[in-house]
Amino acid sequence: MSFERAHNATSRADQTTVRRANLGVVLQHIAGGESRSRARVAAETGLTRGTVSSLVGELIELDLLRETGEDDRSGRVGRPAQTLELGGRVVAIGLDVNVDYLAVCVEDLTGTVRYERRVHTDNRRSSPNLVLNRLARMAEKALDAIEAENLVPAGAAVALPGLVEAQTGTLLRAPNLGWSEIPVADELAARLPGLPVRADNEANLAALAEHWQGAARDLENFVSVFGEVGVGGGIFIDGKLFRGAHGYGGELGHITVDPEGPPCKCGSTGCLETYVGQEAIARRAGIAVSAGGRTRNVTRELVRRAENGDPAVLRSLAEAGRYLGIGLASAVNLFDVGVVVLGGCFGPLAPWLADDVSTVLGERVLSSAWSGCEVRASELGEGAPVRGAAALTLISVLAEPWLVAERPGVPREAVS
Amino acid sequence: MSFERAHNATSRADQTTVRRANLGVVLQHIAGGESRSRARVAAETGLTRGTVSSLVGELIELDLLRETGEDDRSGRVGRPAQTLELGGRVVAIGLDVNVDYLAVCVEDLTGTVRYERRVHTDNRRSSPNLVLNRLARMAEKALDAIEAENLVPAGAAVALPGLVEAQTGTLLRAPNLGWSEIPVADELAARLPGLPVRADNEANLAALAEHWQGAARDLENFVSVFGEVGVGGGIFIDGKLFRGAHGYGGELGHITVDPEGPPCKCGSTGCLETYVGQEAIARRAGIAVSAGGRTRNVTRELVRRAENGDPAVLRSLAEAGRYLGIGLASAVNLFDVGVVVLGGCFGPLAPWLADDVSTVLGERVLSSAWSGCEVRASELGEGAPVRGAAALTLISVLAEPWLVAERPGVPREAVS
DNA sequence: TTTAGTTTGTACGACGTCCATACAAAACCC
DNA sequence: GGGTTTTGTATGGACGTCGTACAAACTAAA
Repeated sequence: MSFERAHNATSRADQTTVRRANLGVVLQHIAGGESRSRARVAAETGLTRGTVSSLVGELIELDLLRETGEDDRSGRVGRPAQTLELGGRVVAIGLDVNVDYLAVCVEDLTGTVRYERRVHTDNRRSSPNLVLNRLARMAEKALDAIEAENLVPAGAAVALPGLVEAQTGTLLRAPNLGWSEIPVADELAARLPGLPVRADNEANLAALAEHWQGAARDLENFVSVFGEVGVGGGIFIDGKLFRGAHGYGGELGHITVDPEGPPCKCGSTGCLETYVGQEAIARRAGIAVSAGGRTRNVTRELVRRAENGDPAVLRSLAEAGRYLGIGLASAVNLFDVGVVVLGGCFGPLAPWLADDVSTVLGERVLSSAWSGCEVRASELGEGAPVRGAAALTLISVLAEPWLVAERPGVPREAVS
Repeated sequence: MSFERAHNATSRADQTTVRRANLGVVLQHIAGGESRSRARVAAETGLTRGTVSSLVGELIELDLLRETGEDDRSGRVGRPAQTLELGGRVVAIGLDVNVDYLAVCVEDLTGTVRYERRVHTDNRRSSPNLVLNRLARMAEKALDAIEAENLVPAGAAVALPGLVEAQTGTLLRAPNLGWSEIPVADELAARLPGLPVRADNEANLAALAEHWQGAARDLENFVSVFGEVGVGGGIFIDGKLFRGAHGYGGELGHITVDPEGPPCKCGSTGCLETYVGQEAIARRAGIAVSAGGRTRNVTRELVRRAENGDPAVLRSLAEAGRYLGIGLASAVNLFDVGVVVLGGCFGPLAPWLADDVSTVLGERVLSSAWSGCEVRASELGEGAPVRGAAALTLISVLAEPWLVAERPGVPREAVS
């Protein structure tokens, strides 16, 4: 007998493996709870107080933790603890290329936004090269701000509206942008020397953001649907983003909801996107989606009319809700999650969508008899992708703290 | 700021963690390739020859490896290697409860079947208790055979045609069997003292079997669809079975392929199962699905008529192929895999399904432009679930070899 | 004020595991 | 038979955690 491959290729372990794992465990325990002491961390992780001391010492040297000294105890007996908090110096840069804007933000380990800019431009009209130049200049300004505040950038990530091969950071295809086969991560890395740059799908990063600081903070498992011009999906399983085999999984927008339906840009027919995309909702409601050749962001208009009870808009939203429910039901059945988060333009529209979505899910989700399926509105809305892009780096710092040590803090000037 | 939960709860590492990980690495390296020597394993894993020697020694003591002494080298210079092979004594028991039969098999670490029985019974007519009693008796006979050959049972697993909560081994709902809320794993464990018993969905285990010894041996990522009375799905990502949040994910049978379609037993409408289930195909072809109140297994009949060119059957199969393609396309997009395996009754019917499935996938899969999407027929067919049930235990032994040490070899008589 | 009790953080030796090195064993080649 | 090559084992060192002991800092009670 012989197999072509090992069934579960794990790689060899070492004492350093142990150290690294435990650095992550300690850091995440402090990130996950309120500010804690070495002794509490030891008690909860099962490590010895001595070991935790040693690990915390290393994390403090890496600027990932700090000792505040403050002690907010009230009448507890015993020696007071040295309160530990996440270090505020290590930050990450989030970038976002959307159809009609560019965005950048800087966030620290605690999830606090330290810098934020958004520029409206029609990126369909510019070449990828020009757009990436502009985005790189925005990132450089963010880096200047970081430097001025004496912060340390751990990395950057960029959210893209299309299929992204996560391993290489290559944008394979972005129909709404008209781009294809652009190695965005590499291109940006070349423009931002010394800074590791990753790229991922905007819907994936939006889901990450909702888990990190948004509506899904308390969830280890959920599906998030992100509506803009297109419809994307982000899937969280066991506290991790599910990316599929090559890194472009979770494409909710192209689930078939009706095989006889209208053609979709992707080449197929009856895709979810053709029923519940921003433009589809607007068109059904009789709202023009473009003015003077430029596409408008119609969400605000839809919300306004829905609030005023415009019957055409309400009908269109109800229909969108039902189709969303049909598409999401398939995803919920396949991924076996209990919560759906409505993000992007579906966030503000959630008051008119959630009930219909919920009803359809109740009918079509297999496990709904046991657990039901909750529908939530996004908390971060349009801003989710940039925030998620920053979070991508921050989360990997929390999980693999030693990486910040291996990347020696290269001063930007020394490189460029 | 504060999070409700850690973002990635990993647990503390230890020297024993290292040892355990490396035991697994060495064992899987030997399982994954042709028979190897300590030196080769060392060179490939990066461990030292000394360390590998120590690990191999421990694995030999656990009966997981053995030194054959035979040396099939041909004219290579240097001291000949001591050839290592997987130990043949450790075996696992696979069980299968289907609608119309019970099955048991015994398999060793090399994937060789050492014992196999199948009994045809209509399990819809018996109470769960009776069926489990019968199955337990079959398992006991298998254990007798194991004992007679001086083998060591590492555990058992049972394949079930319904929603199974994998963690607890509880069958939540099996519409085609008429069972619900049966703690099958616990029930069987009570009847088979001293033997750890797990339970899982038959389609999941079929996928596992195809990866372990079947059509997907060379794949780390694929979707497998398993057709019987119902239609189930098994999803493999990164060399592991994907079970979803609670353990009952991957339910391909209840993807919506047409929201206006016929009602399904699950309470929804237009589910894939209602179009491509064995009975649906037969009914469309004008073949009676039940005779004298008993359901027939109509696959053989379908194959026979298809081979003879029966136009009604061919039409029905073509339609099934198209619907299968529609449902699978959604799964392939969501999970981002490149291969689909047709299992269960779809295996023998594959010659008349594969082309249609393939065509529809080409139209509807987003990434098909880059990578295409391959369609394969199952190699194990109906026998896949039992084989997968055995493989479930065997694979966990390969991944976590130390577990066999912690379960002291309790002689069955001493317990019962 | 003193004393006991409690909790925190550090120090030190023991243990387990891997690595580097050296060495013996068993083949081939000349 | 001697040199070369490869395999497997033995030994000391490095690293990281654990267990224990101990000092520090605080509360509670005498």
